[in-house]
Amino acid sequence: MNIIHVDVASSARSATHRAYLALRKMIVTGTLKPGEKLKIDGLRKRLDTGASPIREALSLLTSDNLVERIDQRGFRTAEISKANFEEILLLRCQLEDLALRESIVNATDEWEELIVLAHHRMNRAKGKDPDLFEDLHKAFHMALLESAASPILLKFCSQLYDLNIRYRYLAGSALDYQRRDVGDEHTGILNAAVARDADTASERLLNHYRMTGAFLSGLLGNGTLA
Amino acid sequence: MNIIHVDVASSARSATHRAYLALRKMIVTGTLKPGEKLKIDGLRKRLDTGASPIREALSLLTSDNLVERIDQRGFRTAEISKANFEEILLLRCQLEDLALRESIVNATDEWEELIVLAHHRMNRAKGKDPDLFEDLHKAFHMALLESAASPILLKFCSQLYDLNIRYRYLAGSALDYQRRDVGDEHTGILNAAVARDADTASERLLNHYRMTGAFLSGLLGNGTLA
DNA sequence: CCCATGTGGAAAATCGATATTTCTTGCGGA
DNA sequence: TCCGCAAGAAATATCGATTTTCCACATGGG
Repeated sequence: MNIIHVDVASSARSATHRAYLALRKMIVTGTLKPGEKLKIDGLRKRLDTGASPIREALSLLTSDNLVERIDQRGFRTAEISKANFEEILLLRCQLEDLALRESIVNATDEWEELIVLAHHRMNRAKGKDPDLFEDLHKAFHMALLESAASPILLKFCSQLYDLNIRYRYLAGSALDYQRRDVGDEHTGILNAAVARDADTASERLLNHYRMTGAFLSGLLGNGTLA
Repeated sequence: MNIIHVDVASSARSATHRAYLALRKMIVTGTLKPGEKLKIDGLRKRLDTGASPIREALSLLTSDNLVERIDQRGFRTAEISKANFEEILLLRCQLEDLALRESIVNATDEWEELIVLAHHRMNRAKGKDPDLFEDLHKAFHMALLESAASPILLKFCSQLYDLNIRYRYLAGSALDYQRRDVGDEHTGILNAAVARDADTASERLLNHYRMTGAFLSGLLGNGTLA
């Protein structure tokens, strides 16, 4: 193949990895709708790659609970439901509580600087580049848990984060007009974490989650979504 | 999600699924050693199938933390370490505690019958068919958590179970001579669960894990393993 | 009229081959 | 002797094509 690919540093790697990132974003942001059939050939053309990378990427997404595999009948995006959302919310609260407390136990100055930086970068992108903001928002939340030094737990939290944010995207504009000042909440969490106050930090973090959680759960209940 | 469950009966389905089960068993039981390079071609011949099913199975195992993927350099089985083992043990205790308590909250007569049955089947296989016993042992532990009605949490627990049992296999005969009466422990957990006594059940379950855990951790520390 | 059975078409799963990348080894120069 | 480079060998990642499986619909029997 003589075609010169424009390999942007971050999106390079292998075709499988690119497909994985692209598909995950499409599912999380709702470009691919819940329960939608994922035809290999269609995606192949859409992402301009072969069938093998697509299949492998879908396999990986299956383990992230974003895609369901039906034996001999291909793949489809995960369904959504109120029960599923509430499970995710509850698990997130429980696991992030564990992780955050452990993280604060192991806190170091380096970690402190890490979360301050992550927080600043997130705020800088606020209102400018929504796409970038979302990435940095996740980065901030993960950074809070970083020094828990538990790769598996962090992976679980990362997965749950993606599952949760998918619902937020699905709610879309419905969520906008209830935008309380999320910025304040973030700052509050950050300050408590920097102060090594695990109880306060955890309480604020969980409130932060439950706030939007309750609202979304309401939408799912009254049939606005799904 | 089909793949995760312990399907004692069905060995067929797709080539990918067969490869997944076979490879997982090989890694968990130590046939494939920690850190070992997993050459596609070698496995292809060994399992008598094509390269695509192998690759897909390895992708799935990557998400189970049993296989590591190195970009453009193939796959290898996950490394082992004392830190990794202790992380698994701790997470297991935390997550299964959550799941078991929730399971007991939701307890029904059907669930009660389910765990009694799982316990009986496990004991029946004891000392006869070690391979079958292991499957039923996992089935028993998962059945305890079953009525938590939290598929994601159960999946996490299932993964952690496999990661943990891998260390047990690696310890192998070294573990045999410290065999306290595990049967009694199982019965104790079962009874507390049937009695809907969450505190006792959880305490016994966690002790059950920590018992072998401490021993294994010792082995990893003094260099007998790895 | 309803259910069972057969048939055509579409999609998935898998295979075989190619292209790309990485690893190894041996040679030459310092 | 040691380091670096380069060519060959090996393994991976990917593609295109084949085989297998499933689904929808029609057709005929009950």
